[in-house]
Amino acid sequence: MKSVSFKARARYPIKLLFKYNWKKVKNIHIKEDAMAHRHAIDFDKREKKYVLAEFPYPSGSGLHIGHAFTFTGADVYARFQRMLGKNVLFPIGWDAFGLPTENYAIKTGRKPQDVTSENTATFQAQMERLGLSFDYERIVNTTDPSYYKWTQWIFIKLFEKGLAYKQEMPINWCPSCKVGLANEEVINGNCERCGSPTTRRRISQWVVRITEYADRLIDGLEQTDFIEKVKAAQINWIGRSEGARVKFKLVGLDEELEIFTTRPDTLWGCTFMVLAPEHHLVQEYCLQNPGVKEYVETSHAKSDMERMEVAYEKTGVYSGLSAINPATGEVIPVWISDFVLLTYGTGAIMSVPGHDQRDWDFATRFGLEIRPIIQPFSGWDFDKAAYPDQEGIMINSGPINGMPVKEAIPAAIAWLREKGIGEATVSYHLRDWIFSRQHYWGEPIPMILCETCGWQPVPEADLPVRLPDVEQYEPTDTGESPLANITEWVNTSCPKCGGPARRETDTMPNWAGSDWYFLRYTDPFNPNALANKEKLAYWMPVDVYIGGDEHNTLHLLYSRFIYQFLFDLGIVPSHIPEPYYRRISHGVILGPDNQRMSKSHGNVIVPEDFIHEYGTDATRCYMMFMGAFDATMAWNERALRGVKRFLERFEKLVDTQAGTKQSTSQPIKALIHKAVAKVGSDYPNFKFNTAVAKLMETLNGISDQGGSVHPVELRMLVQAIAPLAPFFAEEAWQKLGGEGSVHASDWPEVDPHLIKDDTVEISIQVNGKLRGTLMIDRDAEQASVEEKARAIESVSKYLQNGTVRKVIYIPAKTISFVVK
RNA sequence: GCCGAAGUGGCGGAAUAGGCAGACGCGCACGACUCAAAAUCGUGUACCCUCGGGUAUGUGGGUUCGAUUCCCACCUUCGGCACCA
Repeated sequence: MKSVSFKARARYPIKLLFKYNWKKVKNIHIKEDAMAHRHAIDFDKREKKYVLAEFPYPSGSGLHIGHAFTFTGADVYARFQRMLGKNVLFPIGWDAFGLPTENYAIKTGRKPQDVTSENTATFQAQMERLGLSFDYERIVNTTDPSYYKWTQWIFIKLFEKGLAYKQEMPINWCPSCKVGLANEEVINGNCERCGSPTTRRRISQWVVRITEYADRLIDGLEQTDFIEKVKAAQINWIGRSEGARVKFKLVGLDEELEIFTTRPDTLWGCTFMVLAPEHHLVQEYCLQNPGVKEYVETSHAKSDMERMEVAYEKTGVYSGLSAINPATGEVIPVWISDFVLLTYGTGAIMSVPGHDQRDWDFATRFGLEIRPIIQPFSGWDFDKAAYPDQEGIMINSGPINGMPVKEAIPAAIAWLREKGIGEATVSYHLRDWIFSRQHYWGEPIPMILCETCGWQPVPEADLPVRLPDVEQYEPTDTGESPLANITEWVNTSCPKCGGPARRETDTMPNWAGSDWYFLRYTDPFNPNALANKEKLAYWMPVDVYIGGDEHNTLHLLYSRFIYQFLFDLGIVPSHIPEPYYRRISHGVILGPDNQRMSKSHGNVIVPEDFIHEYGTDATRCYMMFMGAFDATMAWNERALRGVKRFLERFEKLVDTQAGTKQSTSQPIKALIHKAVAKVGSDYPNFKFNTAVAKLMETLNGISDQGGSVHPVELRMLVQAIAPLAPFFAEEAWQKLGGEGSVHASDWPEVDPHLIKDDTVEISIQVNGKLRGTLMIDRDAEQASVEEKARAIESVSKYLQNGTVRKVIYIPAKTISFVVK
């Protein structure tokens, strides 16, 4: 029987029967898909592949389009890896502690636990409708006591190793959320959560000594395959800078003032010093001066935002103290200004206004001496600005006079060490990590304060310290967590002496639960350890970690730190120094108006709506087709319809060809093999948009070639699209007589002869301009190609304009004539 | 200011070990089917033009037979950091 092309058949009314019915597809095949090869198997002999997407915060509004996009990309990757025969761990869980749920509980009087379980159920149902092939049997939930037991356990280990300490320190305070914030949770002086301006407040806080690991966190990046911008962001955030500490004697006091500088070479140009208002010397010696007292009080009341607003308008006051410049022996004044930060270096600086713009601004404002000690190679007007560059020759600088700056820096350090007044040191922008939150909906910090024994960790046998039920979820005005009001929970006995003691009532920050969740996935129900070490050795490291750029500094740094800490404890395998091998950034989907989606813009796209209208497969394929996986893209429903049309044409082809006995023609075979090859190299590189395009192109090509394909070849194309369109592919696979589930099938093998064309079209250039094309044998010799090219009229007429000086032949690509 | 990424048709975007720019999709135009419309299918679609060509990948230079791709300078946009001594 003669095969009729589906292109021709499409003209008949019967086409309506082929209309792609995703609901039918879903109902029939969602179960098969769910069963197919999904579960990760511990210690399986196949090669393991750990594919991780950042777990979501299960909000009340359900899965948003960003989730759908990111998880779909991860899912395509994971499904493809399974078809390659890998043992894939593709887990999901819930990062469920956090303020939105607590705020909702406050507003509605409902228990956060109940709200969370409703939200996670919604999330999971939506994920299944999106065809996401997570291993739902390994779900972890940070609010589950059997999970946060280990979050607390990690904290106790930090305490035992001296990496967690309690300290009263000025912190960023959000008056609206009534919560202390880490530096990284303050965005341009505003609270990251609610956007209101923050102020500063002194509260006794648990602090984790992440700075101890600063160098490890930089060096460890070498063992990873993170994209460059992620590495750069982390290194930038840690902000390592090498310099020196120098001690200055204070006139008339038995005290020394220590400063940090990256430019010890400029010591001879230091004409004054500046202390942070919170510096201890200010507290001890300067407050009796009313002007100083007033300045310190006003700057202390300033929020970070206010301090930044006056960035170029420096303020300050003379402290009344004088110091001796150890290099020149001169007496120099000590000032106080809030442009000097207590939390960086030593909270005090030596000012070299000739060579530091901030010092220059300050000196100019208050009439202090500006003394150049570097001669720039070209002229410089020190009345206009400081000269901060490290190019020039030292002048007026005693022993290092005449040296180029680059040599003067180490020479100055050597001089300081010799004199016993300073030494080389390193400083970091990274601060220790404030770990206390005055909230209910977080992990209780498992510590007990005994009047006689001090802070004691809760014994491991008593973990987890469960969150008790409370009536009121509001934080207190004193800044304490609502837990402080539950006396029967707070009052306890000391684990060491048995005497009366009180529990810590603060809870942990959001990051605590997400620091180690990827370890728990390897062994989610282990009651005896955070995870079995052999299982960790089998599954770790995470091969690909897919997440948002907003987590490149904080989450990624915190979780790498915790992992390195666990590494030092021997909890994780000794041959795996870093938790994540590869880090991939996912893109952002903008609204149809090209603006960021937000309720106020009224441009929010809800994935469920599109799944209902166009189906899971079309929605998935469209999201992957929109653009590069890490790009910023605008939603366009019309384009989604175009993708749906493609799936409908694909189904039409499957239906017309399902019973075909006629073998596939060579050209169509070649098209299909080329498609499989292209798609198979795009998937592992997260180039899903070109994979979809190739599949579309292939379908168009088959149509142009008459549209007759034997199921053997058509099944290959169905396999190629299976990771993108799982439900559609499953049904098509059944129709075409495929065995089992398409998702459990092996990725099709490509015939290398079919993807390599024997004849190729090459371009002919004359003096760099395109003058024609030519079909040649792939392996043709230059001489024959040249001869054929010269015979073409549109080429030869340009060759006659002069003599051919040179002929360049790039095999199978181009032949280029140079005529003069 | 510093770090990072990116500038290509009306639109989303392809193509970089240098080799026919604009794959694929949207939109648009025309055609087929229809009483008509929708849907579907087909054809065309960077710009200019004297129909022989000419000009085009943010701008200006450079290297090369040949540059979206490499080098230099600059402009713009987006993301991150920012009084860090």
